[in-house]
Amino acid sequence: MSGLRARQKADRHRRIIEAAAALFRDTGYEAAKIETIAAQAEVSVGTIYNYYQNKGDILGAIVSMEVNEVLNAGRGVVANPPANVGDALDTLLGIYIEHSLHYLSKEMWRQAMAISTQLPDSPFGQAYTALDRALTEQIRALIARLQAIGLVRRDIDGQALGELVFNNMNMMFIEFVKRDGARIAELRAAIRRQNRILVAAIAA
Amino acid sequence: MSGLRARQKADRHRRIIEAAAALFRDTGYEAAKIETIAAQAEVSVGTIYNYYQNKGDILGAIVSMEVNEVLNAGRGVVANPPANVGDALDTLLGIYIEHSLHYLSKEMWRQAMAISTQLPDSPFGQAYTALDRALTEQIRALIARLQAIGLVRRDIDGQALGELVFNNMNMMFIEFVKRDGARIAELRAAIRRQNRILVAAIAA
DNA sequence: CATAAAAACGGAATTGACTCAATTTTAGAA
DNA sequence: TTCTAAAATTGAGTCAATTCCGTTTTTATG
Repeated sequence: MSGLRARQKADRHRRIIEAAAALFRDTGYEAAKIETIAAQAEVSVGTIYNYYQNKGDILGAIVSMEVNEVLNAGRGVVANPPANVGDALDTLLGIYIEHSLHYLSKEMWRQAMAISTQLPDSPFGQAYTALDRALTEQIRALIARLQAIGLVRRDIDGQALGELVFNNMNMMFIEFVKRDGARIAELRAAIRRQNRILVAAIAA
Repeated sequence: MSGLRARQKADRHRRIIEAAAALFRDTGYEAAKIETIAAQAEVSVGTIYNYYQNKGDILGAIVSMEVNEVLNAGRGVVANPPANVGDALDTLLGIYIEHSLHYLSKEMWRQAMAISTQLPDSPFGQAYTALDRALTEQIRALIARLQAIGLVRRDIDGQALGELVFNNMNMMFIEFVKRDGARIAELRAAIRRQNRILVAAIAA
């Protein structure tokens, strides 16, 4: 099948992503020209389009790595949640939010979110939707865990609750990245306040 | 001040919006070329950019009309809500959702949402955020009304609850417009299911 | 080792949103 | 009515993403 070709392919993928990530970070997504990414990655413009369908997909590859890290970090909380419903939710959502600006700027998030709704059927659009679902599922898993421990009432609809919590956080995060001045601490406080209503309703 | 000039201005605005709305509906937002809109509206490309900062703002003007209609329709429900918390929420959100595809296709919604996160400081970006806030406020007003009537506990944080309900609905709506196959009835059912948790928590 | 098919590359050409300097139109003062 | 400054229009030009297709590289085969 393939030795050299596969190796070159992987290498070019890596070079393109690295060049793009650096440029996006330094100059912003909009200002980063494909031509510049190509030059930096030492491939041609045409080759980039051989690897990614469009500029958004390049950003998508970077965002996906980020969100997968977040999902990974969340596993620890689900396995070992704080012994209090409010804190458990706050800790998990806190991990999502705090990690979120580690590698990606607000502008990159805005672009990524925009592309995922603009082109929901592009490779990145589908990947982004899958990531959202994975995050929802992780919140649902936390709730199930809390139900098992006996901190959350058993008769609560865990699926619906997970969706509610994720959707609210996600929408708040969207508004957060839209304002360059918005601070993480305020975002978390606002979400805690909203979740307080839920916590009161579901605590055993 | 101005008779002729103001009249011509208003007329051109109208012609541009009408031409754009027709084109967006027929060929989709992406496929609609500014050149074509200009030709149809009998103005030049430059003039369009005199009236709107960018292509997205043209769509924005159309979306704003739609959302304002929805807000208007919602007033009736707030003034005279069904005598049951779950039904009251379902009725108001139902109006939002059912109206939403009256003038705008799913593709137009996707584009509008994408632009509003991509360019949050453009005229449309700001207008869209304001519309979201107005919808949140209307939901909050409904909750306050239900509290006044005695259907919702007085000690509930109405502001936070309104945000929670709006954010969840909005996120569900975003996912809804991302799937061309998604049906309104299913969307409403899913939201009702999610709100059931809240309703149980807040009913007096 | 030669060779033909397949895969990937390169970069010039295309496309469409947006800009800008020149021109035309309008308001209203003389 | 005539004239002038301000306001608005125009469309050719710019810019960057994306496409297209001829050329080069890799693989598989005899």
